[in-house]
Amino acid sequence: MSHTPGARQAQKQRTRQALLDAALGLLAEQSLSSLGLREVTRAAGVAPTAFYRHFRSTADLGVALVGEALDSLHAMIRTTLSPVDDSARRITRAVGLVAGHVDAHPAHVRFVARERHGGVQPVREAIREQLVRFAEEVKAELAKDPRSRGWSDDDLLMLAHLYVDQMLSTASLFLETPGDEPLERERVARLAARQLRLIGTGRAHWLD
Amino acid sequence: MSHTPGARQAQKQRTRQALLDAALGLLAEQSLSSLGLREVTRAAGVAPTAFYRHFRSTADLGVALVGEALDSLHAMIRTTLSPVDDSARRITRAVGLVAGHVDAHPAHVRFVARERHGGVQPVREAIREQLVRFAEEVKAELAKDPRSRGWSDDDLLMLAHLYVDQMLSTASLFLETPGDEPLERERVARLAARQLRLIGTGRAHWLD
DNA sequence: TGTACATCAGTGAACGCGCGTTCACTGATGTAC
DNA sequence: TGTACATCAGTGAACGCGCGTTCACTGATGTAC
Repeated sequence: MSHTPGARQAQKQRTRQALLDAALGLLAEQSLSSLGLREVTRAAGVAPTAFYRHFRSTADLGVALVGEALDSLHAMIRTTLSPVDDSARRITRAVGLVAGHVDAHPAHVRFVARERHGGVQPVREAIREQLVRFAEEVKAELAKDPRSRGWSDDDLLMLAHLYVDQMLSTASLFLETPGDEPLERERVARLAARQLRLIGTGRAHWLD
Repeated sequence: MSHTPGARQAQKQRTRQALLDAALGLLAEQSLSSLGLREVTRAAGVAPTAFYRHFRSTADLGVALVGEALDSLHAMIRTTLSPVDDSARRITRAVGLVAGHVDAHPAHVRFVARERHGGVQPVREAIREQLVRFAEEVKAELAKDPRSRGWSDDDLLMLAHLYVDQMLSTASLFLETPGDEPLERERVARLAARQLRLIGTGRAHWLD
């Protein structure tokens, strides 16, 4: 092992990832604004000074985490809302996909929910930008639907934001519900489904 | 000044309030989980050790802040949603009241938005409990409305949660919009009004 | 009303500790010839 | 392919600093008689 060109860069990448993973783990029980550099390096198994080879500060690391976390949310939102549909079966499926995503990437969901309004400005900004991008994407998807005929651009974007916020809020609700409480989970799922149905109903009669 | 019975208790109360106010101010730029005890006492103008006469820890102080902040939110939600109505004029008025509340108590709104998903468990729990209480109150208000005939209790509670979340989300959006940007403010207000209108439309056709 | 004692909110010194950051370094990886 | 030199990710010691918490204290407020 070694002398393969790129070995150095690959190792650097692995350390960087170890720092990101360690930080994400620690953020399960605190906010980014209280996350310590030494805490992160300790959990990642490197010297404190190694941190500076990858990030300027923990806030900088936080911005990098936004990229990771929202990539995974992006995938979720795309699969649940494409095509955006309000039939009971589609809604149930979408809520199930959100629940599955929360089980697969709980730390990402928690990070976004927590830092979206958290104490670190550049991270808040980065999350906001990404969520705006998601909403624009959802809007484009909505625009393809024949039921959107007659809708203004502004109204479509408004609806898209509503869907994105709703997905995030549902994900965060699943997060608070322990996986070993299937009855509670089911209650959350039914609540989320009804909220989507109400939004869908409003959508169907928007131009009345 | 003094020897009035209760003077000691009144002074203690004043110091306690100074600690709460100092903390709330400091939380404009960080999360509760990184708030330091010495930082708070310094800002309040008392010795670090005085802190312990009032709170066990900053988390404990945070729980006390939840009480303050949600009292003020409570007032806002009550005035905007009573009676819950979806007419264009009512909606405009409700959104205006939210904007006014954000201007009057920005720190409270920020605290709730930030710590609702923040890193301090007892504070999250306290906020959740209060928001559930609000939703129940809104539900009771909705139940009085003739348009709610035929609605199940679960559906009314679902709608109440949707309204509460929507108010909070609107308040937090106003918070991010500087007061010296009236055009941006107006944009946010119109977005919020349309979201309320969409929910109201869904409500009107829920039983179709 | 006056006196003697109790209470207790706020103080200030002291502590051990972990923090973020600097610096010169090491040794494996990469490059030029 | 082999050699000599450059790069640079990660190290380990050292620093000054602010942290949370303890403790015995002070002096104004409160209470009993």
